[in-house]
Amino acid sequence: MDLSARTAEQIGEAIRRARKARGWTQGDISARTNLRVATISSLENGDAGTKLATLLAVMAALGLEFRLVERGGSVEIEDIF
Amino acid sequence: MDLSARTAEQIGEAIRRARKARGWTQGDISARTNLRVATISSLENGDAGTKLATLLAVMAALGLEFRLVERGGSVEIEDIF
DNA sequence: CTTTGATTTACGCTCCACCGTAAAAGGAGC
DNA sequence: GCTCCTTTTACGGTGGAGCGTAAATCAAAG
Repeated sequence: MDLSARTAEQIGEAIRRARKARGWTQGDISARTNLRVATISSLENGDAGTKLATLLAVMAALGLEFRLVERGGSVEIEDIF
Repeated sequence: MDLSARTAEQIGEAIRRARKARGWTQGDISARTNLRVATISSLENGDAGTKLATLLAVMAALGLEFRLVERGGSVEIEDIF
């Protein structure tokens, strides 16, 4: 499961995968974040106008966090130790 | 340089570090993204209302991309190969 | 085909990001 | 102190996110 992303579409897809991997519906995320199901839908479908607060709330509900890495860079040995 | 982030403040700080690591000013980012310097400032200062499009544009200018990882998870061996 | 749950889309509303522009505050060096 | 560059803040304006609510579309199961 590759979770790298540099576009809103890729972020949305990663969110959707993580959600389904937990067996959750958009309604489950909605209940945990107080965001509307329609907002979750919009985010998962790659709306770049989504606010950072919205994305962060959904990620928190999913137990995810960001890692900002150099483009195209694979995992560096320095990142491990 | 730790670039993990789960809050808007941490993302802003990571952006600022990446920018300074390249010896760039907010004006340089502004010129590369057509975003106002004030918008870059707001992002770096952790405004969670920032749009995803704005963050993605700045990250693209800096040659950065996201990696969505499990919270608190260190780099897994599966992520390398 | 029909039902049931999930996702998407729509309408009116409020709020605020981002805009252009500009001024004010910081910071480093002389 | 002063200058120069960078960053932050301010003001009026526009576009659109997210809200409540609701309906429409999809999808899988019976």
